[in-house]
Amino acid sequence: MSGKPARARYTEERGEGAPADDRGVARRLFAILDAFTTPTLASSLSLTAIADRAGLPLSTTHRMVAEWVSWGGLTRQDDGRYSLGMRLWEVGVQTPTARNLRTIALPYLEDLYESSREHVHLAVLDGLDALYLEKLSGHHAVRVISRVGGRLPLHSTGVGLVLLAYAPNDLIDAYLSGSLDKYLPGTVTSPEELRRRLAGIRTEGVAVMSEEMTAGSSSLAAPIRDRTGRVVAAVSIVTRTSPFAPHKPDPAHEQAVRAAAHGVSRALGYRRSDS
Amino acid sequence: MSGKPARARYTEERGEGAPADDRGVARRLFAILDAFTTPTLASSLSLTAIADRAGLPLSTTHRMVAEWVSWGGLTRQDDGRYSLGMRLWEVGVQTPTARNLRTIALPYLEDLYESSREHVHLAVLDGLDALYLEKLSGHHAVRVISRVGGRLPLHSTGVGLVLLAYAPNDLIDAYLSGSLDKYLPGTVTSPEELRRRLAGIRTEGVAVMSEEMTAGSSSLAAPIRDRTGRVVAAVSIVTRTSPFAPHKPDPAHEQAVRAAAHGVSRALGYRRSDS
DNA sequence: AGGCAGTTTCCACTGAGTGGAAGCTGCCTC
DNA sequence: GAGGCAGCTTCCACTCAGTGGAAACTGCCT
Repeated sequence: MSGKPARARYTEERGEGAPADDRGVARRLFAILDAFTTPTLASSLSLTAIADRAGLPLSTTHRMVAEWVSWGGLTRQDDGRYSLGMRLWEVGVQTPTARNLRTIALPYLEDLYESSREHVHLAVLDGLDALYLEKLSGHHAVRVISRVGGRLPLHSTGVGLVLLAYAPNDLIDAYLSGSLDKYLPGTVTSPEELRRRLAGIRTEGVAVMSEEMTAGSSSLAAPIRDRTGRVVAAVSIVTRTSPFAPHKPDPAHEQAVRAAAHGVSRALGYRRSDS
Repeated sequence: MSGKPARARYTEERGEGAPADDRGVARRLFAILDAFTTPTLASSLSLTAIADRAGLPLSTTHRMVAEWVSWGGLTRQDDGRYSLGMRLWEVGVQTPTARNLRTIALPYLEDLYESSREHVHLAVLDGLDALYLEKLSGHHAVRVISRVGGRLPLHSTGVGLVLLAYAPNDLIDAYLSGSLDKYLPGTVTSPEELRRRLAGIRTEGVAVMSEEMTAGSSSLAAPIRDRTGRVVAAVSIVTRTSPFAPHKPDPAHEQAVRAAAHGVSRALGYRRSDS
């Protein structure tokens, strides 16, 4: 469904462009897992395909895949192909950031969904991407490319722009100095204009996007803060729009998104200083 | 929050009670992950604690934890302790069974939540436990011990009993011949009575539980079938009850749970043969 | 200033992990 | 139904990656 993962890491500064060392059993085991998510998300792979993607010899792959299977991190399907296993899911969902945020935010996201009947997103900043933690959508919602566990760029999504707006300055600089893809004619890719937008978001407390990532959809996003006041996540709703009548932020929707963001922030222990 | 994970595996029949081999780098890496979920779920652990729980020498643990951290499977917090990392979450949520079922079922679960305002659960059978894939709850719902990614016994939960009712016979036999914990006075632990109950569930198509796992709560559960007609999951709602007036399955609730289960089944491609 | 618990680094030894090659299996083609 | 082929599994001698005891380091509490 989604495109390239834009796996640019902000933290991991590798020395001199070293070619991703595959030494060490651990690295190889991880390379095997990564084979399922990079370059494109694959729900099942044959042994050879895994070896290929991971860049490992077949017999080595065979042995290591067996290790994963015996733990439950991979599962062998009836047709002989492999897929990610339940054990991995089970452990993965215990990750504190995701788990805590989700648990606390979900009731508010549900309220937001009920009142708007539109896609509701919850995302955090990870590296230089927006990482989608949660997504609620009804039966009839617009097709969008976001997906739980997926990544989308910061400059072309509502949640992304909010997260970027409140990110540390060096991250903003790093992001804006990188290449900014233009997905649709409406996508803003000029660093200067983006900086102006970020400033606007900081004063307004909401981001309004229209026709910048997916044709026919717009989004409204707001920041979520924790006890310390730091922005830790963003909520948004994505609505269907006509490409002809741009810029029409429904005030009721905007109110609802703000309310949801405030609700979650309050539940996280944030006490707003203003107002 | 939750108790013992009852990590009884149905599939993995170890030879002669061999004492869980820790040989091999892979096994040790997994043991480190397991340290965070067994024996009790820990959201963060010190290096020594990990070494302890995993039963590994400190220096080995140190080295291996570093590997996890460099991949993103573990994260080092500011206080020096370690917790499960975002990468693990990111990969884990891609697990096909969880991902597909969740994506398809979520809209129906939302409907069910909206119409009932009670806890909504989605669970699958894994090994000899009910594994909770999803849980929706409002701001004011009853406290329950279920948790996304958590496991609960089959004989004392609504979803569990449904999953058991439609499980292969040898699994039913295996489960009923094991030890069945009595959590509350109302918990049914007699194999004969449970078998009668399972038969009832198969004819009725719903399970009704009351005061068998958590005091003050009851549940109503129904089976979800896939294209082939096999029961692959169960939905339930958990409602607050008084311990004094037992057995009062709200017909509206029952109808809603059935409808949700049918909706998901239909979305999975199931075409009911009867009615 | 001394003690202590937890963490990090070091390094010589060695058996666990490696991967090329040979052997299987099941499927498609002529 | 013989032959070929792609993908998977098993084997095994070599060797270097991984090991873990011990020593050094850190910061905290007497």
